Amino acid sequence: MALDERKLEVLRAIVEDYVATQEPVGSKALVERHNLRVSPATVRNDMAVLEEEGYIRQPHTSAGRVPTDAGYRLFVDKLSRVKPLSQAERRAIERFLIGAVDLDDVVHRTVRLLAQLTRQVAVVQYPSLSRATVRHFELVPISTTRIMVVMIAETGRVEQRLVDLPGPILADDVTELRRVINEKLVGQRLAETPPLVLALIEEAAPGLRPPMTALSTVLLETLVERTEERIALAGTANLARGGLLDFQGSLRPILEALEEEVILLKLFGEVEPSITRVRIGDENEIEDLRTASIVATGYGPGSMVVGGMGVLGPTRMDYPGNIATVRAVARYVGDLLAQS
Amino acid sequence: MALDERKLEVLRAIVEDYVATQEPVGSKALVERHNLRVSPATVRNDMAVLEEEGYIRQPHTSAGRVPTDAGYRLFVDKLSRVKPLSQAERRAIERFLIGAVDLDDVVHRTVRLLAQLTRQVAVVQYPSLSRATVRHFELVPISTTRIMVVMIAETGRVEQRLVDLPGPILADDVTELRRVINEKLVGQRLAETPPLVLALIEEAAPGLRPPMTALSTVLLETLVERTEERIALAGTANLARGGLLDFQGSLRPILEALEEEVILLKLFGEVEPSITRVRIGDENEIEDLRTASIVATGYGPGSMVVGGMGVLGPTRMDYPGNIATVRAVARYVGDLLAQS
DNA sequence: GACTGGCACTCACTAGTTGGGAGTGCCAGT
DNA sequence: ACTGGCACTCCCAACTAGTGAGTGCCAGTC
Repeated sequence: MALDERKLEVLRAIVEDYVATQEPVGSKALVERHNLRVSPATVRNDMAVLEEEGYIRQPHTSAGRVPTDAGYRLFVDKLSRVKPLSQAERRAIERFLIGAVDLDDVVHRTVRLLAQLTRQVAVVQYPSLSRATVRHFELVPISTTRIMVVMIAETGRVEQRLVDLPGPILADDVTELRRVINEKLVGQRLAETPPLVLALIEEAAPGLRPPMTALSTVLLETLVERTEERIALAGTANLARGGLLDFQGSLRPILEALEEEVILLKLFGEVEPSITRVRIGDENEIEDLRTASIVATGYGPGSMVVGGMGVLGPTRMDYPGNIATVRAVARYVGDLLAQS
Repeated sequence: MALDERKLEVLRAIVEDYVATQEPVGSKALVERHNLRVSPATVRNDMAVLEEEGYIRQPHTSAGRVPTDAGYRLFVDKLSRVKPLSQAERRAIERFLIGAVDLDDVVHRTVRLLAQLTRQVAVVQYPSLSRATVRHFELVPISTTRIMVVMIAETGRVEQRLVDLPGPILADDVTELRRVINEKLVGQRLAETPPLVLALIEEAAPGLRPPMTALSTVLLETLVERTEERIALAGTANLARGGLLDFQGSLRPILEALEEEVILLKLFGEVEPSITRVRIGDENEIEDLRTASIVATGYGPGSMVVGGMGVLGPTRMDYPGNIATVRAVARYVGDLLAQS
């Protein structure tokens, strides 16, 4: 059955009121607060239909209605317009991010900013290495048989690793190794380097094969294969706001899921830039997050995606507001990365 | 009034039972579970005294007794012996830490390990820069007017920063700057470097003064003055275990405090190695943590302290066990740092 | 046919009541 | 100094209305 204009309007009103008050909303209150030009009885008929279609439900026989996950979904897809941010909010974002001194600081500030603006739990993925390109490799001799390898990514991220060499090495040879490595790898996307790294061994002068082998082994292990990606989290205290009504009473599973970085990374597995993905309640693949909703998007310089960010909260959340905020923050951070 | 042997024994029994059951403990149950060789009536008399002295209290008139913060304090100081860890636990610690690839990984693993072993919230401070000594500085030319400064600390921690130079610079000059900086700063504790960094400018050849000035400004700002220190956190889900009885019902303030890194850093402000500090409930200076207890200690290679670690949980926690675990983990991590 | 007013009905929530029981404090006795 | 006994306190769980918000349905109106 197609839902006519007014029924949709009723659904929107229910979602908005329920999000605001956290209480089941009844027909009378609805008519009063939104100026629907019909009587409560009419609204009740509409509600009956909406319930039949699975968009709302009654917690118990004589209570008001509450949106279902499907109801929120319809609301997000069809009934809500993204709220443009206020001037004040835009300025707050700029001011908050402007002072960042390095990449870690950007991420750190971003996640706190998101948590503060949305009053939800915020999650930001550190710019991922595998999607980044290499700006420079530096080899720093620590002793005659030890070198520290430092990789600087285009995003500003720095990774370093100690390498034990099979035998002592001369300063000039280190210079040569540095030259070869940089020549072959700079400008490449990290995800595409493994064959190049292997080729490095062939590339090296015969006398340099042993140290180069040690080096490339470490490079492969730690810089390429290691998909380890970090996550920053903030605003977990916001979970405890909704008086335990949200998340059906127990924060435990949510907090547990948030500590599993693997789970969080999975959420960002398929993020795309300028597309904001919303996962509502049951739509989440992760069991423990079935009582929560997630608004996530990708970010990065220009149209590139180097990571994801988003917020997590009760299904009863301000979707239009949160979507707008996440989107805006992601764009600002993207611009920031593009500059550096 | 001095408390005789048996009264102390009663207090210990109350603490142990309450920690185990989370329920007020009565005289009868006490006599049954611990083989005190007296009648419940006698125990009641002892309890009355303990209550008068402020070590235990009654939630309401006809309920059992619960330890007060002072009671826990006495228990920790006088009545409990640190439980030695089991072989299995020791092995678990070793196995868990052995695979760490770098400093970040060590901290990360440590905090998860602590959370898992104690089933509390674990907090680990990243080895602090200001107490660390400098191993090496590396200057990496990014363009003719930009240099990346990389500092490697003795603990393995790496910090990097981009520096914009007032004008273009030659490769040889970079080499010279690198030489001077390393000559003056390597081996110094970071906290003691500010005067040395300033002296660097005098030290440089006249032609190199401008770039050296830019460099030393950045060095001062970011590596020395910046006391920013990072914190790793794990096991927040454990807060939600005690069925909301702990923390008088609201996790909110605790979660908020845990997100304030400043607060956590303060906890570690005065840590000492091989001294395990226990803060019980009201003893905490931070308002929001008055319903929690903290077991913390310093760690570092040998007798040096480079950071703190500890666990936080309800005042009703297993002090002997947690103290033992924190201590053991701190020692293992210290040894690990000493090796590298 | 769409909407409305009216009405009986449902059922969570609150407040008040009650009985049971765990635990205490006190006292007299050993 | 310790114990058994006993009266007392008071939380808690179970039960009982009473209340009211909200519903579903129906007959009537435009």
